[in-house]
Amino acid sequence: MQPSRLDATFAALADPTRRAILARLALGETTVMELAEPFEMSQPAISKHLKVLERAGLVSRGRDGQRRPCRIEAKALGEANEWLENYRRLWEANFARLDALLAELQKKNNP
Amino acid sequence: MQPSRLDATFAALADPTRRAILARLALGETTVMELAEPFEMSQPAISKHLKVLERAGLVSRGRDGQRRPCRIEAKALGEANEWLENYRRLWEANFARLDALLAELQKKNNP
DNA sequence: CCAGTTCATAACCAACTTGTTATATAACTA
DNA sequence: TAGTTATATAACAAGTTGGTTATGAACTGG
Repeated sequence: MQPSRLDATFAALADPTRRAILARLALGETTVMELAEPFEMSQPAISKHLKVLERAGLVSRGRDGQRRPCRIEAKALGEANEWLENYRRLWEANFARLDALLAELQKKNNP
Repeated sequence: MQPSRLDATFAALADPTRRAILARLALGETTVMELAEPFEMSQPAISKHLKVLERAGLVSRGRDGQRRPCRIEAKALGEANEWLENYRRLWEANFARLDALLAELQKKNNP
């Protein structure tokens, strides 16, 4: 994954409206109007958020007559998730090493 | 986790310099100067990035004389990770349902 | 005490974000 | 064909971001 794609993905996830949109889309494909309904926000604002999500690869859109149905694209999310997972593992390894070090010190000080 | 905290965490992760800082910190605690060294960027710029990471709860800082050593704070990362994991699970469930639906349709069409 | 080191802060700037309203485009409906 | 619905685009304002340079504050070592 290019750094720029991770940039876009995390930036897209940083907005609560966009996370709410993803939450709605997790329940299934839907239209822009239906997505916009629960938000106290104009339709163009939602269209913009969708564009951000699309550029980040988090959603894709089809064509159904005059509708542009949106659906979640799992791949980008998976990649962000992977990045976080890697670091979580690294830190856990660090903590494990720290634990080992502390145990070692304790043994030396209280033989 | 309050939404604002997730906002700050994902926003902090959206910058490649900050992700690189986290990568360095994953190897162990270090000072601001040492962190700034590999970047073609002024020291104040790094201090600003650190402030963003700190506000997001991703790093914390100690005091060692005139140094302000930085270390990773695993909790916020874990929370972001959890958020992503939840959605991954939701989507996988969706895909499973979709798979079941497709199998069902296939059975009907080719009895 | 002085000089150097580490780090933070302030003031500034250009670029980007997030919302708005108004308008355009495209497809359906009668 | 005319009107309505779904969505996109443009132009704009206000706020935020990410960098800069200059400076200040806190500590250290001779």
